[in-house]
Amino acid sequence: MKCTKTIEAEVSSQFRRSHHQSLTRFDLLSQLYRIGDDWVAIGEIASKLMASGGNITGLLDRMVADDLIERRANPWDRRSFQVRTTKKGRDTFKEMTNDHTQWIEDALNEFSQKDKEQLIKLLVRVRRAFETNTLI
Amino acid sequence: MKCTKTIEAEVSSQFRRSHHQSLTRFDLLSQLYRIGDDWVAIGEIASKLMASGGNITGLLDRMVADDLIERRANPWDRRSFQVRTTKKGRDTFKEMTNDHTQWIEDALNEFSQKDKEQLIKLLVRVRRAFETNTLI
DNA sequence: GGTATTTGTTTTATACATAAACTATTTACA
DNA sequence: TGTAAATAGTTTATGTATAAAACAAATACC
Repeated sequence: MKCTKTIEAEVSSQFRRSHHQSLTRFDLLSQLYRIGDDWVAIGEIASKLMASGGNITGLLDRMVADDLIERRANPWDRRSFQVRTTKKGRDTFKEMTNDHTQWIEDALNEFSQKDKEQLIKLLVRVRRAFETNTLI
Repeated sequence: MKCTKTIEAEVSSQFRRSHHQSLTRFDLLSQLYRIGDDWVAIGEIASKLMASGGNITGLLDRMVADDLIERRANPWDRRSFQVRTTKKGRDTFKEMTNDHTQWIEDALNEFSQKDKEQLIKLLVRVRRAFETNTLI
């Protein structure tokens, strides 16, 4: 927890200073970027972000206002809405990713490839342990 | 990040369900408990929690209202205030700790002692890497 | 074909996070 | 000693998180 808190504070304040964006927004842009040019349902985004529904509405509203994403009604289901990135959103995401990658590489440059792999392996196992634990 | 997010979601919802308390409150109670019966300055708490000042005021107010902590003016410095746990705060913390310890042990029971030590070692190194990185 | 349930999203109420501006003291020091 | 700087907390504005209730549209089912 302490470790993540430190990293998160650092990365998050870097994002705020350099791009006026939050970590959450970065995550969201990242999900949309991965998907490509298609429209994505809001519910799908919510579940991918592990975010509770109530949160998403406001987040998307603000990001639409900042012209990072666009939003439309789902043509086939009148309950549903969809979003996708705008050009500005994609550009912002690319810049953020470049910086982000660089920070992480710089911070972890003293770690050997073997250490990094070991760490990831352990963290994946920990995550699984807590995920399956939830299902009991 | 994914790993911590999963753990945090799990632990945090357990705390909410079982004790009507947040992770932040648990952290705060934990700091106060460690210190003992002494009054602690609010600024000291803030830095220990890695929380920004603006946040603390409200958090403490709510916890005072819930009778988990008490608050007084610092007798020697009229700018300053101090807090310490109430009996209810200490009891709540103890209950939370018992549950918490149990959850973590249950979740990690498949990890060998060696794995756990390895993981902690790596995480401490990662944290240091990001901490010193900040100072540059 | 009309009612009941489910689904997708928003609203509401509340908690927690940050940065920045502000107030009130204390301390440093010329 | 008087003024500037530093320190301790609070307030304000805004963003992000939750749970729970509300709502509309779609689907299931008799």
